[in-house]
This record gives sequence, structure tokens and C-alpha cells, in this order.
Amino acid sequence: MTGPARWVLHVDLDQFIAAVEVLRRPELAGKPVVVGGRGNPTERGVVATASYEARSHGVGSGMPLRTAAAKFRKAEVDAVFLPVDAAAYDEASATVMGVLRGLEWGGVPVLVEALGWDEAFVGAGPDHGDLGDPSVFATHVREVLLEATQLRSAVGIGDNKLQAKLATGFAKQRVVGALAREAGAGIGEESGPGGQERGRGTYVISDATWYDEMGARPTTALWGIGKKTADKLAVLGLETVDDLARSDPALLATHIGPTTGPWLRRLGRGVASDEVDATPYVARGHGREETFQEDLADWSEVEQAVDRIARRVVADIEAEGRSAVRVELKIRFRPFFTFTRSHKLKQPTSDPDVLAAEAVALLDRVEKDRAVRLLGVRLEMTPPDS
DNA sequence: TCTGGGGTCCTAGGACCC
DNA sequence: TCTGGGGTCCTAGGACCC
Repeated sequence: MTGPARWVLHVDLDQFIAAVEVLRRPELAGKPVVVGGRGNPTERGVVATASYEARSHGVGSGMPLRTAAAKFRKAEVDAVFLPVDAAAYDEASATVMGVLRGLEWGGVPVLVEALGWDEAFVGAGPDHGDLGDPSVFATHVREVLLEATQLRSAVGIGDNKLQAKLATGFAKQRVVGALAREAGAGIGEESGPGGQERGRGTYVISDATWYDEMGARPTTALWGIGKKTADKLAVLGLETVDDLARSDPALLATHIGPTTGPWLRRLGRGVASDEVDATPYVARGHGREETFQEDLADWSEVEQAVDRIARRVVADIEAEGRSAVRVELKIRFRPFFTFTRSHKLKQPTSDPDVLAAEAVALLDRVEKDRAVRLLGVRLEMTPPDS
């Protein structure tokens, strides 16, 4: 199911969650829309997605809903808060991935590797002949997606998955920049063929342009390097992608680790896999967690909650016909101390009573001296057909 | 204005066996 | 009597991503 590709495309749906909500409620178009938690801005919860209009007021994902509400209040703006509706996004995502899998490139079906709800790598397989100009194909992909789903997208093109993924970020910046300029000039909705101008929304990063595009950027610009790793690299004097690319492999291996060190250096040099893996995704585990609106101080309530959450996760894995081999409990105490406890089972089971009891029993392995802010249960599953 | 929820992968230490 | 290492499993936590 995998194969070498001379080009890899990364397709990323534009404002996916907000766009899905607007599609089923067209009256929301053009309004500041925030999706997060239960859709109640007075509750605990954070922003999952903010529409461009909401972002223009400084609201972004990860922000507490209460903070977002305060910003709109201050700006005297009426915003729409919606609950996260995972089932709706699952369905829209399945449609999108189905459209992508139906595409042909050079007359041969493409390989599609989904990455969450709204992203996918698209590549050519070993049987592909002449692929032509990848930018032309990218535009085709965006047009077909828009036609079939009414969803806009950006496409990054690269010699490998890392380059393609990063290129999509640049493509999106160009779209957002253009929309902002149009809004400033009083120009309305995008018009033209398919509502998406050719070229805009596509970007290419290749081996040939890697250092021009990425060299001067901070290491956090790389996919896989967050703040913590960037701080570690900075201690070694490595601030930019160029620095990382030119770093001493032995230094990285010593200070970062024998596996992670060399991997980071490859990231800096723009080296990554170009294999698009079209194997259907099989989850390794499922979990559910819940932040309580009021911290739980009564331990019998804590036990009840763990039992309830565990049974929900069991229902999730049973829906896939899977059994569990490991039970993990996550507990976050006031104000924000998080612990995990886990237990490998003697034998796999999908019995709700057994698994709920295992989860509750893990509570005995934490101190019960503080109020509980969050509880979570995660089940690691037996691989299917094994 | 306190800091979501769903995932994956890696690391490191201790237990245990040879 | 004292003390090796290698290998693997289990557990807890960290980091990152969407």
C-alpha cells in the first residue's frame, strides 16, 4: 500500500470545523464563530476553532472560552459559540477523504494518508507514469474538493512529507493575507473559477528551495519541534533551521538522545519520508477525559465518575469490536497537578464491569488529599487480527 | 480569564531473568 | 563472596500534534 512518490502533496482543509458548522447553518457566514467545549462561554473549556472573523479579535485555538467571551464583550462584538460536534466532523472528514481517494494522478489512483480530520498526504504510487506539473494537480485537487464538499483547502507540495506539510502552512498564509487585503479594499467573497484563484492556496517547498524557505526560520517552524525541544537546542546554540542542519551529530546524540538527536538534525536538513502510507488507520487506544465544572472534593463522586467514564470508553472500543490490554487512569488535582496510573491486564477483555473496576482500582494508587479537576480513562487495545 | 480533549511516540528507571 | 552486563517488560511522564 505504500510507494515512492516523486512529489508528495499535503492537503489541509481551510477552517475545517468552522466551515462544517457554517455549511449546516449558512446564516453564520461572515460572523465571528467559536467552536469549543459545550458551546457555553461561561463554562470551563477552550476554543477548538475560531473563524477568521473571530481571530481578528485576537481569539484563537487553545484559549479559554471565558477569555474569548471577555474579548468579544470588550470589543462589543456579538460572537456565536458552538459546542464541539465530533460526529459531524467525523462524517464530513470521511466524505473529504473519500473524494481524495477517488482522485487519479497521471491516470492512476492516488495514495491517501489521512492525518486527523482535515489533513491528508496525497502521493503517487509505484505504478504512476508521468505526473506532470504537481501545481496543476494541486489546483485540480482543490477544485474537486470544493465542488464535491463546498470546502476550501490549501495544498503544499514537496519532495517529502515534511516539506509538503510545511508548504501548506505557507499556502494558507497567502490565502489569509489575500482575504485580509480584499476585506480591507472592500472586496467581497472570492470569485472566479471554482471560487479559488489558480495558484493561490498552493505552495511548493523542494530539496532545491529548502534552505531558502526554511534556513533562517526558528527551529520551532519545523513539524515536530515545539517550545521545549527548541529551548534544549537553544542551549546548544542552535536557534535556526540552518543552525540545526549544520550541527554536530555527536553533540545532538549526546545532549538530545541517540534516536531523537539524529532525527532532529534530519528535520533541519529537510530530510524525511516520501512514502504515503494508504493503510487504513487503526487506533492503538481510545480514551475519554472530563474536566469538571466544579472540582470534585467528595471521593465517592470521584469513583462514580471514573466508573462512568470507563464504561463510555468500553462502549467506544466495543463499537470497533476491540478488546483492551491496558487500562490507564488520568487524574488532575486542583490547581493543575496531573498524574497517570496504568495497569496491564493479565488477559485482554472488553467486559465493562471488569474494565470499570480496573479503572476505579487505579484510584488507590494516588493520594486522595486534594479536589479533583479532571478524570480520564484510556484503554490500550489489542491489535486487530492478532 | 486559569490552563480541553483525542491521539501518538519516545525516554528512562526499576524489576526480573539469564 | 562479590559483582558483571544484556535483554525485555512494565510503568510514569514528557513532548508534540490536530
